[in-house]
Amino acid sequence: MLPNPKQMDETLDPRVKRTRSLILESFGSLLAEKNFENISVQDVTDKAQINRATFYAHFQDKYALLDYSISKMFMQEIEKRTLNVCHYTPDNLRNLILAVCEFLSSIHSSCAQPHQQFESLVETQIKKQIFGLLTYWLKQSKSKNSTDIPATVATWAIYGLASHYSHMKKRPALDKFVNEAFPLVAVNLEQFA
Amino acid sequence: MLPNPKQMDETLDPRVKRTRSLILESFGSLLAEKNFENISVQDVTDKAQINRATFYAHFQDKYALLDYSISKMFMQEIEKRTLNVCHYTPDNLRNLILAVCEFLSSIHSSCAQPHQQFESLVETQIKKQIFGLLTYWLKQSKSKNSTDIPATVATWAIYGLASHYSHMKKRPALDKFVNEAFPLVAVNLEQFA
DNA sequence: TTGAATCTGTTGGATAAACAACACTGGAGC
DNA sequence: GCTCCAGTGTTGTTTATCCAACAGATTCAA
Repeated sequence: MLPNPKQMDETLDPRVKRTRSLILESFGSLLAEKNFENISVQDVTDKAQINRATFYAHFQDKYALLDYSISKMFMQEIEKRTLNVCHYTPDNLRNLILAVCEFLSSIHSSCAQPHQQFESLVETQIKKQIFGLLTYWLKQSKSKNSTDIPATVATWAIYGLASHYSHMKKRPALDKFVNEAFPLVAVNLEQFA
Repeated sequence: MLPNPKQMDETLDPRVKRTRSLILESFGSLLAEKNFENISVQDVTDKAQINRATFYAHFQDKYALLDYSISKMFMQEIEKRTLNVCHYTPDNLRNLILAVCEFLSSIHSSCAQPHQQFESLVETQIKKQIFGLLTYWLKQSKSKNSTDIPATVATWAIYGLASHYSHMKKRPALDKFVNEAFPLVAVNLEQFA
């Protein structure tokens, strides 16, 4: 199983689910309006119509909220493609690269002028997720080799590709882009899978 | 001031507002699917994602919910036309008749095969609202006459017209319909206003 | 008739959220 | 320097919601 932010949804008190989703919705719509740096905890709780103290019962601060929000959205993207319940195959890797590219692109289109701090926080979270996923894939192979090195290399490569893609002024067709990039990443993983 | 269901929105605990609106939303969308009689309290709380016991902290049973829901929707319709902060004029009366016609029509279009019990509960609630409104209007005139009789006559007439209109197979233009009906109602009220 | 199933309305105790307060920080303007 | 202001993060208490359990009602089928 992949690491899951906080807890399984199933066992959670309905009040907790409700509060968290109110916070996430509010945060998401604020990100569409303003810079992350210009969003205060007050803004979030006002729009979510919850008490400010309640926010702090769930998140340490707005940075923790960003981490959680990014992780959760990304994980949903991964789960939608069932990449969280599989192992390494070239096709799955290809889909993972596609997913990261699309995810970063969608962030850039739905967030107001992403600033540097914001981007770096996103990067940290997403790379953590990718690394976890790749490690999970590689651990399923028979080989006893350490998975850290290849997973690290691939993680950085994938994120770099997606970041590059999402920042291009004139983006080429995603399929074409991934077709070109894919073999370079695959070659690093195949011997371990 | 008109009678207000339960309480002013302003002073209410945010949790109460949230719970009530979850219940109302859930109920509304269930009414679009099924008969009122086939909707259980469980259905409502399941869809609203609240605990069943919480429902009973707000409403005595599903009939109370229907009453509240109908009253609230109707009052919003009235407030939108600012008919709750005015007095008797021919124009206001005309708008009231229009409002009731539209309200009943919209109920019939957004609810699955309204059954007899449902209709009679709606009728009771709406008439109560109309009567309260007309009484409020008439009370503002100088005349010391009792307002009960004219308000009752007009209430039943207005509801009857709207019910008739909303059940017609081929509805005429609402304006035309109201133009014809309006003088008959007005004549009963004008001497008291 | 019996029993299984489903819904009702209610209860007591556990827990999350609301609220009002507090001390603290970091500007902005004077 | 100073004050004012807006935001932060925390606390103790109150209140709303959750939850599991209960007895009773109704329906349906064996």
